[in-house]
Amino acid sequence: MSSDRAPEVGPRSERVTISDIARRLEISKASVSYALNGRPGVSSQTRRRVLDLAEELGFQASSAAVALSASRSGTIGLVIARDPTVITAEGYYMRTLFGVEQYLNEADAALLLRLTGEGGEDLHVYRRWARQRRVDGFLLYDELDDDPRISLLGSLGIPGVLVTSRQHPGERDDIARLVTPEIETITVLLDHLKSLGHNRIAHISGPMAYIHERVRVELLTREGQRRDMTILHLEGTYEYDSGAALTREALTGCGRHDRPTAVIAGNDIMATAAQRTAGDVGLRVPEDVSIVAWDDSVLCVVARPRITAMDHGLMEKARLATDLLFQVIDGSTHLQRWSPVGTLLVRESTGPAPSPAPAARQDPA
Amino acid sequence: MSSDRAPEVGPRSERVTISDIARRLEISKASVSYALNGRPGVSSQTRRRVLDLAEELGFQASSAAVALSASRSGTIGLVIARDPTVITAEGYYMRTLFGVEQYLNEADAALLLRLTGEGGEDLHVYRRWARQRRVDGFLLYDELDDDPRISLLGSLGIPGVLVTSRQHPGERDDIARLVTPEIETITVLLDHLKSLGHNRIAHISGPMAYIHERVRVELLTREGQRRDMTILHLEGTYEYDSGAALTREALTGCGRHDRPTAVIAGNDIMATAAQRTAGDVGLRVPEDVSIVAWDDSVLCVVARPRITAMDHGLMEKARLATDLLFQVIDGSTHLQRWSPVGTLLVRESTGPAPSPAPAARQDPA
DNA sequence: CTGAAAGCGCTTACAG
DNA sequence: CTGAAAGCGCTTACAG
Repeated sequence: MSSDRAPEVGPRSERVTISDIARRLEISKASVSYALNGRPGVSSQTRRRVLDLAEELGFQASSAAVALSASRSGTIGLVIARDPTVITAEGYYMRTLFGVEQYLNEADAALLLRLTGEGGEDLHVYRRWARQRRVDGFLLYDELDDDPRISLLGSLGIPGVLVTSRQHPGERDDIARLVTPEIETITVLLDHLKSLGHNRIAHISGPMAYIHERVRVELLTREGQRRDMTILHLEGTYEYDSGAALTREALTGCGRHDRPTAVIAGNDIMATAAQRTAGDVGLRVPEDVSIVAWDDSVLCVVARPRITAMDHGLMEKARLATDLLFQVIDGSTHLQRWSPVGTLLVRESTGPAPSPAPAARQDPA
Repeated sequence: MSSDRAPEVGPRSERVTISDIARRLEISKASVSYALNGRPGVSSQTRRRVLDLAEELGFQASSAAVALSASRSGTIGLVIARDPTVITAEGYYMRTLFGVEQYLNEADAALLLRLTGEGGEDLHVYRRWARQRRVDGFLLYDELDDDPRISLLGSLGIPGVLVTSRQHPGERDDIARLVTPEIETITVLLDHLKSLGHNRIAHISGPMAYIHERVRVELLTREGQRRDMTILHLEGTYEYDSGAALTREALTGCGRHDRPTAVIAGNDIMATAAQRTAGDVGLRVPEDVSIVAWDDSVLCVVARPRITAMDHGLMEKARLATDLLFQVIDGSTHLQRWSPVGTLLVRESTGPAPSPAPAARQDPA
């Protein structure tokens, strides 16, 4: 696959069309089209000659002509409506982009990307691109509570895949879904902390406008109770300052014996903030308080101590979402798949819970 | 600009074309086209009626039809050929993407993005997209030594803008250029370090395959000499481990009095590695050694001490590059612009150089 | 298996 | 100022 092997054409090569190929081979444009697209209707000999000449001339079909006549653009859309400062820091989306791209690289399809603010401008982009037929479908990340995009895509008549944490579709939802198994993550997290003796956990999350945060809070509450753990939830913004403020509140707001012994942070940035803040209020990590990040990133790796975090296989997840979208574009309906289960990367920021009041029982050594 | 203001159409709206508008207004398609595109050839009355009806129907021209007949796609291409692990960690490209997008949002244009590996697969993408007429032009980042993309775009006959650190175009280069004023950065960096008394500097860079790294080494050498500073250059890969290894080499490889008193790191990740490694070899930052990062990012902000870094205005730079590209697409030729000058964000990782050997002269206090 | 023809939805000279 | 017509480069029934 060395690039040198690709046939070079002379300087300022003129555009090659199927008419050129048809003319040189003295066959019809239709035959060329059939041959090129692997359709029946041409002898294998003709097909061979067409393909060879196309290769030789470096022919590539005009994407506009294909899009216009076949009404498919070979392009999918991704609109990210998030604050630049968070998005550029997180690395979450960059890994998602790589996953999408891995798939597209193979399919000779392309990604139309738009980064917008959080004020709802994104809806205009969905509308415009759909009406312009610029994309064949959309990937929908960051589902919101009562997300307007789902019905919008429906009314625009364009396919989509919703990456969601809701296990069950809404009543009127008519969209393919890739479901994140949050319960698996929560099970792993809580079991890990429980096994270390933690029973009071602070959960500093992102905005509850996001469905995934709601699901997490709900499941953490339920699973915490089941394990006799108390979960203190504090809502934040994914930003460093927010993580710092909430951590301070969690670690200093209660009496000493009520203090959480572990903090689960909604993303890598808040986890970093939590760890720093713990130090700032005079607590050692992990001796006095353990820290876990919901999403792994380089931030967790360069921190000292390194921060225990979940690896959610974001690239694989994005590949799956893209694959699903192309299936929907090709006519499949009512698809629902599960994202891969994440892996907990245990690092130094989590350790045994500090000994409680003197009277507490302890396992031997 | 609330999204609610946008005209809603019924469920499963059918596609609206200029033929529909022409029919309902009992005029020709040509008139509709002229009116829509702000071209002369229609009375202002007719124009008004067309625009109103288009608005009412939520008309958006088919991008494929426009692309096919006007031979412009309204899309620009960006192909990033970098290792995923570096790219997802850096945040450099995410900010660049935001800058590009800010411009595109206004121009109703779009970005076709492709992330590929570093093995030269990217050249196939340029070729394919150009021949498919999928994009109107390319943004070329990360110029390589003897970069094959420049002549490739030339032979494909498609516009491009080269974001480069070379002040002067190559002899045969025929491409618009956005030039990064590396000399300004180097002046600011060296002046800052010199004023703190640093005279021996280690420069741990990214791969010399990149033009910008070559230019930096060259200018650092020249400007260092001019200031009586010794610059020790070590070539790395932008990765954490590389930064750590080089820093160790720089700080422990020489005798104690020859040791560099400051490290300039080629990116935020290597800077973080440098800071950690300094600690690992028993040196304090900034008391024993100062650290500077070539690119700012959240990593520099969350580090302790916070890392002094350059803010290069990446978003503004990307906006400029995109603007330039559209000028070239519109016919301008031989354009060359300068990127904005960066700002040094002085934080805690840089401080006065440690006192040299006892006999050394010192300024009073 | 192969070809002639219509059509996708626009833009753009070219006549009136 | 306005309309009829050709053309962009494909795909896709529809006849042979």
